Amino acid sequence: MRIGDLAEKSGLSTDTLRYYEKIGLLPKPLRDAGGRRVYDETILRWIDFLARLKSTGMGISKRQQYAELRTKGAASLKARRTMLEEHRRKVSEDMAALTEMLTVLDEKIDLYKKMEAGETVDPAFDNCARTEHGAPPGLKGRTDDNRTGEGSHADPET
Amino acid sequence: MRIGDLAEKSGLSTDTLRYYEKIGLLPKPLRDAGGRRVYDETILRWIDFLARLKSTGMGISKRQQYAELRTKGAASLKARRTMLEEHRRKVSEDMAALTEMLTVLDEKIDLYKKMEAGETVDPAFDNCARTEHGAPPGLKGRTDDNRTGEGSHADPET
DNA sequence: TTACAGGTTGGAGCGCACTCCAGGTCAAGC
DNA sequence: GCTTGACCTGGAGTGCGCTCCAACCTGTAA
Repeated sequence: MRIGDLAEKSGLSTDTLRYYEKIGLLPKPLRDAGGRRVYDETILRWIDFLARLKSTGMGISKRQQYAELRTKGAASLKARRTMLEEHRRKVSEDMAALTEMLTVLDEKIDLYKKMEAGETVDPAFDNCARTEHGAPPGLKGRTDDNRTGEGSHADPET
Repeated sequence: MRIGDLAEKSGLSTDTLRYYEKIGLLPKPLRDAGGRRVYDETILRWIDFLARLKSTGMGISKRQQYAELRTKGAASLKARRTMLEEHRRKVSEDMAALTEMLTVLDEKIDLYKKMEAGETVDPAFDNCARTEHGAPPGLKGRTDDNRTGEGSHADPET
C-alpha cells in the first residue's frame, strides 16, 4: 500500500500523512526499492483512532504525547491509560456542555418562532445568557431602557 | 462599565474584547468624554451566548454572520433562526460522536487495565479502529506478523 | 523513449483566533 | 504639578494544523 492508497482509505491527504509522520503521530513506514513509503493495512486502525481523538477535541501535542508513548510498547500501558482516562473526563464534560446547548438552542429557536409569528415576547424568557441553572447574577430579566417601539423591543439578542 | 470591568465579568481579555469589536462580533460601544469604551451590562448576555456558540464548535466567520444579522434587528429573525437550527443539527451530531467515543474509550481503558494486569488479550477485541458498528472492512482482527514475543504482542495500538 | 502518474524532500504560506507591543492619551489621587 | 494606572490605536507576532509548491525521482504503458 502506497501513500496515495492510504490517503484514499484514511480520508487524509498525502500531505497530511507525511506531516503526521514528520511530527511523530505516525510511525516511519518501510520504503520500497525506489524510496517510496509502503504501508501495512494495520496503520488504518491507528489513523482511525487518532482521528477519533482529534474529533473529540484532543490537540496535536497531546496526540503526539500519546503516539510517543505508543512507540514504547507495553512499558507505557499505564501512562497511556491515564491519558485516556483524562480524555474521557474531558469528553464527558464536553457532552454536558453540548446537552445544555441543545436546550438553550431549542428554547431560543422556539422564541424566534414566536417572534416571527408576531407575538410580543417578554425578553425575560430569553436564554442567551443563562448559565447552568438560570440567569447569571447581576442581570435583570428586563432591560427596561431602549424599549422605544418596534425593532429593538423584545429582540432575543439585546 | 469600562473595558477592564467587562473583561473581568466576561472572562475575556481586553484585547479579545477589542478584537471581537473590530471583527464585528461585538457592537461598537459608546465612549465617555475621554474616548474610552463604556458598556452596558446587557452586553454580557450577548458575550455569553457568543461564548456558548464558540464552545460548541461555531467558528468565527459563522459567529460574525450571526452577529451581523443581529444588528439588523427584527428583519433578520428568520435568518437567525435558520442559523440556529443548522447549528443545532451540528451540535447533536457532535454529541453522537462523543457518545460513541465514550464507549470506545471505556472499552479501551478496560483493555489496558487487563493488559496491565498481565492478561493475554486478543487484539481482535481492540476497538481503536472500529466504526459505528463493528470493525472497519478490510481489517482482520489479528495482525499475525510481528508476534515475536513480549512487547509488541497484543498491544492495543498495533 | 518518452510521456505521465504518482512519489520524494524542504520549506513557504495560510486561515483561525487570538495575544502582545509600542507609543500615545486621559483622569484621579498625592 | 506629577505620577500612576487604565485606556487608546495600529500593527506585528504566535501556535495550531494543515496545505501548497518547486524541483526532483521512479516505474509503467504506448
